[in-house]
Amino acid sequence: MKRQTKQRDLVVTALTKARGFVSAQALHASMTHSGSTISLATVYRALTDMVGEGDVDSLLSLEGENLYRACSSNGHHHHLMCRECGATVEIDAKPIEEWSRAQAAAYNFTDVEHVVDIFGLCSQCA
Amino acid sequence: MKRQTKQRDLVVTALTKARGFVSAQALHASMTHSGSTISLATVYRALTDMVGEGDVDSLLSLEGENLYRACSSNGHHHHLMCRECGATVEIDAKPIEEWSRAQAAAYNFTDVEHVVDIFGLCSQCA
DNA sequence: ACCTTATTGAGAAGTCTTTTCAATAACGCT
DNA sequence: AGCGTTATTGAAAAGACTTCTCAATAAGGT
Repeated sequence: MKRQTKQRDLVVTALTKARGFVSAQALHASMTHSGSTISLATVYRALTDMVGEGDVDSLLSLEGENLYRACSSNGHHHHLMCRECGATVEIDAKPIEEWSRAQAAAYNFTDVEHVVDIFGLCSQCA
Repeated sequence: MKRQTKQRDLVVTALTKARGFVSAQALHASMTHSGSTISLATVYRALTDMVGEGDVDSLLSLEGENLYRACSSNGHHHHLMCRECGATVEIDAKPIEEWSRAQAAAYNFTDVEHVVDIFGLCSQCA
């Protein structure tokens, strides 16, 4: 069965404290900086599990790195993220969902999922 | 100045022969299989250059791997791709462009770029 | 043909992520 | 509380993708 450990709690705490999306490495670094001795592998494992359980949201940066964030809204949604500071706005996009479905149907694609994210500079970083 | 080499030509040929998006590694493997002795590094270099010149289109797979394809349509567009065989349909999506711009503007984000791709199973692979 | 220099090949190196495995600690039960 | 089971951890190794280094090669202009 699944167990609640100190390490996982720390990851949750650290992730909650982060403003926006952060990489596993960055999260580990900040935790280490705060005195924790958690291992990088454990951070990865915790994040992966949490994503699977829907408690954490993840996306691929433009460089192909996985970024994580504590979910604020449940369910499917998209992101508008500052590529400088990681600040993120969650946006839900009904038109996109419908458009995606329609496109897939038009070409007889099934079992579809989509990636829709916007990256830019927020007003503070611009 | 830029030089036209046999290796780059081979990459173009191989990429054109591929049905849809392929990874640099897969492309190199197929070229090797066909008797070429081109190095992996050169394949990466050629692909990177071609993307920069707009002759080749690239996208990040859901696993964070870069995939490449010879461009058929110029300019900005999106993809509907079969995650099994790589077959790809290029779709242009004016509504998405406008939506993206509008969202960015609404939150005072500038210098925006977006990632919009749909992955699924094509009719043949379903 | 020759010279200059962009390009190549091979391997090393870099990053991100996952896996291995022995040691540890969480949870259920008594 | 104490105990046994077994999920979880830490540390290092391994794996995957991509870039870099550098000497050798070859493209293109003269």
